[in-house]
Amino acid sequence: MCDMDTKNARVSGDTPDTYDPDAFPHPSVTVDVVAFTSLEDRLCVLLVERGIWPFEGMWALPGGFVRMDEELEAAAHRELTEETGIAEAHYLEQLFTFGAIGRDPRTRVISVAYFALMPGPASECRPLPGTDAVAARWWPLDELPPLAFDHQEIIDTALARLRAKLGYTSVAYALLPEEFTLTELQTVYEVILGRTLDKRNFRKKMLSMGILDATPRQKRAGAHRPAQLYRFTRREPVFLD
Amino acid sequence: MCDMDTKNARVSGDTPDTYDPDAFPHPSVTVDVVAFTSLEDRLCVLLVERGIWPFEGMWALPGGFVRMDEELEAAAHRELTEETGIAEAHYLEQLFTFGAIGRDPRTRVISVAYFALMPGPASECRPLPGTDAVAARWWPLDELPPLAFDHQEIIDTALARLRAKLGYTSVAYALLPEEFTLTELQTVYEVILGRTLDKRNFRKKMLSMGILDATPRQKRAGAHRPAQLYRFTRREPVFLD
DNA sequence: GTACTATGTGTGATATGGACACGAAGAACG
DNA sequence: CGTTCTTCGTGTCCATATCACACATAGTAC
Repeated sequence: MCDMDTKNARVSGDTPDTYDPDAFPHPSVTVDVVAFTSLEDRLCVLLVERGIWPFEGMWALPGGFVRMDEELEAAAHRELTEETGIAEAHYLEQLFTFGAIGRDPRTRVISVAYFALMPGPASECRPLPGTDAVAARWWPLDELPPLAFDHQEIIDTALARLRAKLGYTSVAYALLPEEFTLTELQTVYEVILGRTLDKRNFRKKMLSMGILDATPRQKRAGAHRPAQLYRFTRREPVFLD
Repeated sequence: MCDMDTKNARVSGDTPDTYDPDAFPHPSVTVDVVAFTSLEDRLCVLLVERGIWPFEGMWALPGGFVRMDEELEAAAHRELTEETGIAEAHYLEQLFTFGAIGRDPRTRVISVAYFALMPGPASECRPLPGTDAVAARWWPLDELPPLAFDHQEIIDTALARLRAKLGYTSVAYALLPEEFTLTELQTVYEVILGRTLDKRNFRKKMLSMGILDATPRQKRAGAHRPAQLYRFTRREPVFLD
């Protein structure tokens, strides 16, 4: 069976015989968004400071209620925009659903977590505090403040997923501006994986995958030898190999 | 912020200023379970036949309401047992959350899908119809009936995940009895991947991973040359490489 | 023109993955 | 007891991918 009971409840115990969405208590559904970007060669997460109970004064992921008439992904986009003023998430993917019983002190809340990626310099730390968020900013991943709810666990899960996807997809495009140098691309990989990579091997591998196009121009200034600019052939995730 | 609004709703529009879980309509939350097993060298899914509207008479995944005081995973286990009489899911993992607006004709339903694995011969097709399911049985994956709701999509997603995980984890243990031959193990892989594998390469690779232990005994009867029995060193998923 | 710094390039050693064929062990049968 | 049948169990070679590793080049700054 599925989804909901109607005439005959087969879910034992506390469910009714007739379907009536308000006849018994429901868990509530929210979305939370883990937005990553790379700023100054550090992987950063977007957090908002809570202005209200519970966890008032603590930092948390942007997120909130899913409306009755709204797709999950649309809710994630909306909360991101409303709470942080950030419009363009270049990549958004469902991460995991967190529903542990005690995770919210108010009531049973089941949260569908998403993770988002955006280009570093482009999506500068320019948060617009929302109605119940007193602040919003990007935090380097290695110096996060204590977080509300189970949001540290959600971020850990998101980071693991990002690291994994970096290996078998081209999601890195979403963390870079349209044109970039191979060194910049490599830095994104190093920042996310947390280790250095060999330049020659990295370039060889990237170029052999055939997902990058060289642009005619060269890199602007730099005070040193100019670098070739590249762009991703497709600005959407591609599975590699 | 996160999860729910309290004093000051920052979710615009249709949400209230004060937190009251029943003051406005909620999406409902269910779990659906995609249970796989291997029967007679075919990959099978456990389905139940619906006895009630909507989709009366159609087959669907086992599933139902998440209770207020119940963990998501517990709900998945419970629905599986209640609707199909199957007690032992050797492996259960969250798959994805399906929440498209029109997926359930009754109301907005957000379903957290799980996928489960169990050993073939052990978990024989022995369903116990539940209260609103008129039947339950294992269906070979390549001859599924038309399915209720978006359950075909859920099964497709589950199959993709299973195929992927077979490649980088040891989940196959959950589809086999405690002791098995390498040929049986290979057959599980072939059935799931939908293609044949080379015997020598398969054995070489499996044995080199160090996750299998040979048992002292040999295979029972068989009317041919007896095969060595193996067991997984750990009956839990292990990441390979 | 000299110093500085980031760019850009190739080879060899090693590990991995895939193709491929045949002798051995036991049961069934005459 | 020997012949037949069927499944078990094994090793080599080749192609490809991975990793470690060093130096000349093109600009800017002074």
